[in-house]
Amino acid sequence: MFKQPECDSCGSRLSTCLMELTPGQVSEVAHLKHSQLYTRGSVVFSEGQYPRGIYCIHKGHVKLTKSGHDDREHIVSFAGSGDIVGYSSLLSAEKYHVSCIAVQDSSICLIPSEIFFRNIRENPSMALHVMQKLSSEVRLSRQRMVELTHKSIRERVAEALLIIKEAFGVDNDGMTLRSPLTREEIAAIVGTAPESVIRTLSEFKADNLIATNGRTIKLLNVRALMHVANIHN
Amino acid sequence: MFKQPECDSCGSRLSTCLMELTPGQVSEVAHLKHSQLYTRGSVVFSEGQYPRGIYCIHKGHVKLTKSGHDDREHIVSFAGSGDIVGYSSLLSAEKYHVSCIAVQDSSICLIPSEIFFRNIRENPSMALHVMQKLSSEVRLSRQRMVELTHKSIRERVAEALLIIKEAFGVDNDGMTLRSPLTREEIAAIVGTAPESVIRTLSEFKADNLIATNGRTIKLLNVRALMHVANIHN
DNA sequence: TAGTGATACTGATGTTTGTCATGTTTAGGA
DNA sequence: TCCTAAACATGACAAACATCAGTATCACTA
Repeated sequence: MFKQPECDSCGSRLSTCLMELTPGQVSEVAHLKHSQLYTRGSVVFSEGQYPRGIYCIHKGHVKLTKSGHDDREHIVSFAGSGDIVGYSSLLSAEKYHVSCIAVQDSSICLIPSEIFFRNIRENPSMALHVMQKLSSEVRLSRQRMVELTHKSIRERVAEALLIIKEAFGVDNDGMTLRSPLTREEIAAIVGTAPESVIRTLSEFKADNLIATNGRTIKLLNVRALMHVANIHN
Repeated sequence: MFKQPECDSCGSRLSTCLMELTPGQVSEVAHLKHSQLYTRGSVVFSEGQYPRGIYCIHKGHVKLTKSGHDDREHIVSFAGSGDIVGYSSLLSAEKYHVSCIAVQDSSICLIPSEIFFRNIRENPSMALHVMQKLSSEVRLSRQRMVELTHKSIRERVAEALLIIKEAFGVDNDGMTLRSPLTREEIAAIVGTAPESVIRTLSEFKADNLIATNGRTIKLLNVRALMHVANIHN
């Protein structure tokens, strides 16, 4: 049987806006939340549904996808332990404009709308925290928007690898991506056809930037990849 | 001499989060705000600067632009009377990630950070209003992100015309765009080269979707343009 | 109002990338 | 463990688009 995560001792909670809650508010959330296990591929919520709360990811990873006019999906972003998803649509009382799908087996808690709204109304620190998260969401999606429109496939594939590294992390060797993503999903990040991704990965392999073993990708030279991706920090 | 707009009788204020302010808070804003006239092309704030407040557009229109890695600019969105710009970077205490440039002669008021933060902290309704604005910003930019990556130039140019109509409105004939935008600026919306925009506009002309007269564009068949743009509401 | 620099427009051409076709490998369930 | 469907991989081709070059027209300012 699946054991519900405990909110008061939950490390994931502490990196979200829920860190601002008072102990009393935490135990209230703990009682009203609803936890569930999602296997890879299962849908947490989908585009067009009305929100019923916010989803706090306790363990695992999800992708947020949006379907283009042809029915190709585009991956808008990833979220993992310590992230909250689904709050922006809830706040503006609209249908979800993205779908949320587990890419790994994940344990995720649903916190009902009412308590979320009560908390942001009663707790200005939490409200501010939410605004900051939303702001960085805006910044990120605009950033991404410009990159997707102005960069070549090669640049974007390199960038996608770095995004995957950021989102999923690497094995102990510091190189092998801990990512369950298929080439098709990578294509959905990049906004292109799977064939183009594969072709580009082959180029990267030839240039010794990466090594692959089936679905697994190892980043051999992150610095060079950043250069290819035209990222300069 | 330029006359400062009065906040208490300002219609533009009433369509922003500042509508939630109490009369006392309004007069405080009125005293501390700083109004200024910007001519077409002048910079309200630019990418990389640190925010000093929020900008409430009293009259006129601005574009929010972001420079790609090559120094081509991309227009992220427009704002006009009754819009507030620059709050997302202020909230997350980061440098501006976009530039704001007047596309028409505009009168814009700067409301200092301190009073903005005080108001969202003391006024939960205003805080909620801000969150909702941010949420729809997120939705819009993700929408745009997917459209820009998956649609053809033709579709995107058609869509750009509809965006321009939405942002700037039309003359009394209901067709002629009230837009000062150059072909290059339209290209910066679409994310392409000016030549491609011009070519596409010529096609639209041939198809009797639009008529042009110099820089001026008249939308002859909005419904058909929506169809070309692959928009279905 | 005339002049000039910016903007609009068209054509030719090469590159990038999407698409289709086909074979190979992999992963996960019976 | 085997089997099969899915995922990976590569080649060939066509279409979309960027870029360069050159001309015409516009709009702003002196």
